[in-house]
Amino acid sequence: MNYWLMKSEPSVFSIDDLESRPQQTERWDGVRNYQARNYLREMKPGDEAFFYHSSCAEPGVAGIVNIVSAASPDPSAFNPRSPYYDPRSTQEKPAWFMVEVQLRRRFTRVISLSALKTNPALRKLRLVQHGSRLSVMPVTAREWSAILKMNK
DNA sequence: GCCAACGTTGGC
DNA sequence: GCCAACGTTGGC
Repeated sequence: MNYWLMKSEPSVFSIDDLESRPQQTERWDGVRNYQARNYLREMKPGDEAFFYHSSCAEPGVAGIVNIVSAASPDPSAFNPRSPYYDPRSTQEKPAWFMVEVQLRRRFTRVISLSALKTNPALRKLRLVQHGSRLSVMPVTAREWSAILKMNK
C-alpha cells in the first residue's frame, strides 16, 4: 500500500465538497500532466492520500482520502463541454486517467504549507521542493507519519 | 496582481 | 533534436 498527496484548488473542489458527495466519494479527474497521470496509474485501492488545498488563503493539507478505485480513462477528456476536454484523448486510446477517492478524515485544522516547509522530516517532500508544481505525488511512509504527527 | 518556475508546443 | 515562446501553476 502506498501514500500520495493530491492537490486541489478549494474554489474548484474542496474537502468540504468531497464530504458532501454521496458516500463521500468523487472522481479525481481533470489531471492533465503526464507525470501526475503516471502516478494516478500507479494507485491501487487501499492506498491513502493527503488532500491538499492549493491556490487559496491557507494552502496546506486538509485531510486524508482513500483511493477506492484503480485508474480508469478520464471521461472529462472526451467531453467537448468540459474544461478538461482534450481531443487527443480517445476512447480507443485514452491519454488521461482518473481515480475515485473517498473521504477518510478531515483535519480539524489545515496543516499549513509553511508548517510543512519548516519540518526537517519533510525536507525531501516533493511538495516543498523549490518550483515543484506537480499535482499528484508520492509520499514516503516516513513523510506520511511525520505529517500525521503535525495534526494536533 | 505579480512573478518565478515549470511543462508544452511548434518552427527550424 | 534543439530551443524560444507561450501558457499554466501556485505562493505570496
